[in-house]
Amino acid sequence: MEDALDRLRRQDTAPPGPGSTLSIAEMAERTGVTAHTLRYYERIGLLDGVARDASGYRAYSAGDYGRVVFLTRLRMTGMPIRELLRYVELLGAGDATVDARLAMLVNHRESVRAQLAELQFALDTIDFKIASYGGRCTP
Amino acid sequence: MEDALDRLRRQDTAPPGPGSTLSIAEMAERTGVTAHTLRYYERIGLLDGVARDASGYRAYSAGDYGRVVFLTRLRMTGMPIRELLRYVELLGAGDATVDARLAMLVNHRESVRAQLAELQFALDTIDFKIASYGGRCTP
DNA sequence: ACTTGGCTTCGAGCGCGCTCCAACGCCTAC
DNA sequence: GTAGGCGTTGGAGCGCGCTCGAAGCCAAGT
Repeated sequence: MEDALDRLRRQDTAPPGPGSTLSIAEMAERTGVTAHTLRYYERIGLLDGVARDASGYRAYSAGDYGRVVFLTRLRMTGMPIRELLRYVELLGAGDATVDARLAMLVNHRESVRAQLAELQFALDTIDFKIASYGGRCTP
Repeated sequence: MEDALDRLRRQDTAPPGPGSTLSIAEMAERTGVTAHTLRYYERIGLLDGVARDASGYRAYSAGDYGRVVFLTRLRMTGMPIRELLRYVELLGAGDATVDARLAMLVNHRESVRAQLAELQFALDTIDFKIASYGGRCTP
C-alpha cells in the first residue's frame, strides 16, 4: 500500500540543491512524471521559463521542481488541467493575485474533502459486500 | 459538501418495490446514472437480462437497480470498466466464482485504501500551502 | 570516424468513459 | 388524426490527459 505513497513522500526530499539543475530524465525520476509529460506540461503552459543548457537541453531549477511537485498534488486530487493553467497564470501575474489563488485552493480543498467522503462511503459499501460474501478474509 | 454524497445515500433508499419495475427515466433519476449511460452499460455487458415491457421499453427490476448501484460504487472508486465486466462475468458464472469475486473486491478495497491515503496526503500539502499563503481563512 | 544514447521539436494517436445524433416506434391527449 | 413526449437502435463524436513516433541534434566512448 505504501508504494505510490512512498514515491510521493520521496518527492519532498529530492529537490535539486539550490543553484544546481536537473536534466529532464532526472526530473522524471524524482518527480515520477515522465519526460514526455514534462514536455507536454511545458507546451501547454504549466511550466514556463524552464532554462536550457548550452546544448538546448532543459535544465530544471529547484523552483521548477517545486512547481511540478505541487501541480502533481493538485492533479492527483482531480484538479483538471484547465484549472492548473489558471492557477499558473495567476502565479505569473504576481502578488495581486494572491487572493484569487488562495480562493482556488480553499475551494479545491473542499472538493478534496468531498472526494474523501465519497471514497469512504464507497469503501463502506465494499466492506459490507465483502462481509456479506462470508467475511472470512483480511480484516 | 453533502450534495453528491446525499444523492448517493438516497440511492440506497430508492429501490423499486419488490415485483415492480422502473422505466429507464426513473432508473436514471434514482441512481444518478443517465439513461444514455444505462443503455451504454447494457450494451457493453454490464447489465444483462434487463426485462422489457410490451412495447419493448426497458423495465428494470430491484435486482437491476441493486447492480447499478453497486457498479456505481465500484466506478466511483476508480475501478475501470474492464474490471467491472470481469466481475459481472463472474457473477453470471454462478456460485463457483464466489472466491474469485471476493478476491477482486478485497483487492480493490486495498486500492481504495491507497487512494484514500494519497488523497489525504495531497490534502495535507494543500492545507500547508493555504496556511503558507497567510492562513486567514476557513479552518 | 562512427556508434550509442539522451535530448530536441512537432504533430498525430490513443484509451477511457461516456455523450449525443438520427431515424424511427409507441402511447396519450387534444 | 396528429402533435408531443418518451422510448428504441446503431454508430459516430468528444473531452481529457497523456503517450508515442519520426526526424534530427549533441556529447561521449571505442
